[in-house]
Amino acid sequence: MENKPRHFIQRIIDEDNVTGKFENRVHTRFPPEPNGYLHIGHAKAICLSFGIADEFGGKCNLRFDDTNPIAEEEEFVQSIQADVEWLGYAWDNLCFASDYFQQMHDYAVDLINKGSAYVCDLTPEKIRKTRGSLTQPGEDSPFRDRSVAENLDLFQRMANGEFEDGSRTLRAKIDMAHPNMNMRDPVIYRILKAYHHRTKDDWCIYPMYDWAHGLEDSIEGITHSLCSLEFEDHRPIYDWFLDELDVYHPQQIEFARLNLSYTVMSKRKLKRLVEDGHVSGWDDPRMPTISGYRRRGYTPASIRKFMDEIGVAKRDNVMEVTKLESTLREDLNKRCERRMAVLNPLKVVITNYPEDESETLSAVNNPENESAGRREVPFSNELYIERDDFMEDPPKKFFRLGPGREVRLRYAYFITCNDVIKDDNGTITELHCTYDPETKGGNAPDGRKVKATLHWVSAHHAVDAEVRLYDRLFKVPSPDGEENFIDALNPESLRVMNGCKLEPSLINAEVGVPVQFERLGYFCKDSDTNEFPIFNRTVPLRDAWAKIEKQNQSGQKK
RNA sequence: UGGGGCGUCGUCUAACGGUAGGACACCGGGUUUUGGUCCCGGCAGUCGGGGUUCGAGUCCCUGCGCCCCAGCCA
Repeated sequence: MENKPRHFIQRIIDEDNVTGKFENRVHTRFPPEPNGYLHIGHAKAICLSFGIADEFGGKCNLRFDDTNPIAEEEEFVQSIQADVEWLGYAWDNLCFASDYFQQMHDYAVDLINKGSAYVCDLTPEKIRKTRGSLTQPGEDSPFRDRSVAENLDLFQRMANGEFEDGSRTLRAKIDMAHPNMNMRDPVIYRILKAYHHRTKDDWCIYPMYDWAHGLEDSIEGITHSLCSLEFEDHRPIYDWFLDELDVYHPQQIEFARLNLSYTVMSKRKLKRLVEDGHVSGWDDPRMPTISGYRRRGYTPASIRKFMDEIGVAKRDNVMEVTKLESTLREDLNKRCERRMAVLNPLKVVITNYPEDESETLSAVNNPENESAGRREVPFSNELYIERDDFMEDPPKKFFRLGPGREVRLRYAYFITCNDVIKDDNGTITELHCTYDPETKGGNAPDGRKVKATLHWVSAHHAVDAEVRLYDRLFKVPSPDGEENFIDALNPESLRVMNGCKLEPSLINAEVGVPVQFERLGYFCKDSDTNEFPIFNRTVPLRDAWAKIEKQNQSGQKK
């Protein structure tokens, strides 16, 4: 077991533990705003902050950064907790920024008393205009030099609800010519006569992120405050407020967020997909949300493994979804029991098997795990096989069933195709085959070999089901780069298969627990129901034949 | 033409002045009662130019490229 190289954040903490910067404490936090569901990008942040705490024997808080009542809802508070727990993490303290509103208000009064904050009567438009530009300094607000007494009075009246939304703000007095735009007298309180999901109507002023976040970290005694790269520009103001107030001062550290190919990750865009009905909801199995992956059949372990393998650094990155899928398959292969299911059935009649008889055959549940045991699968004279497993005029590399060919039915018998039955349109309706009783279980006593093994289901015993096949939600690698990402939606991201035939043991499948349908992929029962059970395809198996077909097709085009 | 960050195989990520390594992807081959898994092999990279050094992805200079910032969002 070679030791994994330590990423830059681990090294910073190692160093802090040498110098005793935080008395060798490690206390992180995951601070989502409850304005949407968590996605796989959040999972990276969760795995990082909770993972660091675990590794260093420290703590990690789950803190709702609920400072903007207009965007936030209780539903999201609930879903976020469920998702963090599902990922396998237990927070040390469950916190809400709104619990600190009074304390933050009192700190703001301190700042005013120090002469470091003022009430500004400028309109939003006027503030924007006087902020300057990237290359031009801003201008001081005409209200910048109000007396402490006047500021105190005005701020109190803001809090009392005496002024209209947007009519005044409390601003930090820093430097309107600062090269960092965030330092040009940032707004720290705005008037919002809005109902808050936790503090109800207690407040009509709400703190801004830059003011609130560092205070939240400070109040909770956070040591290392991990956030994404876009907050790098905010670190000077994070530090400025804490220094100005002379309070406990955590260290903010920024890392590059996760991006995935063929995926959008912004909450705004995910919200749009939900609200405009492009998907069935936040937990649509095609969504990159934690709840979507959960419903799709992803395991928490595979997501955690993925996060562990992709690393933590500061450069912008786009992970290929194939890497996520690869990590998923690795986990599912070891974990999942095997079953047989036919998605696109073609009837096979075994002409030399007694019509009124059946038998059961013993099948292995998981070749990767002997302790998973075996099960019995019924066999009879009428079966279903996958339509794709038969070709009337097979090309060279196709070694499945064809006229006159012999193949193995998994765990059952060798069968040979004698007749192809078609309807008036020329569509194949069924195959007439004979079986070799000597090959029971799948081996020929005479040692003869077959080139293919097919999965199958007994027609008399099959369970009918609906199966939903998912493909990537977007048809281009970088939907974010499109003029309109909606246009990049993959019209074939969902394919519903009806009349699928399952082996009977699948009746007992548990919702959300993935199982391998042999030769097809990993599937799990959905919480949705109609008259038939519904299964989601989590991820297909690697498909060498599909690759050959693709190569043949592109070869023919040349 | 302000400020802050970042440039290593196609994609992620190692190297901490001393043989540029791993994973995914891709391409070959072997095993196989899943065209799965597993095993073996291959392909492929330090943004450019100078400098320091016995030795530079790493240090210095310089150029280039990419990302973020002008919400009373977070």
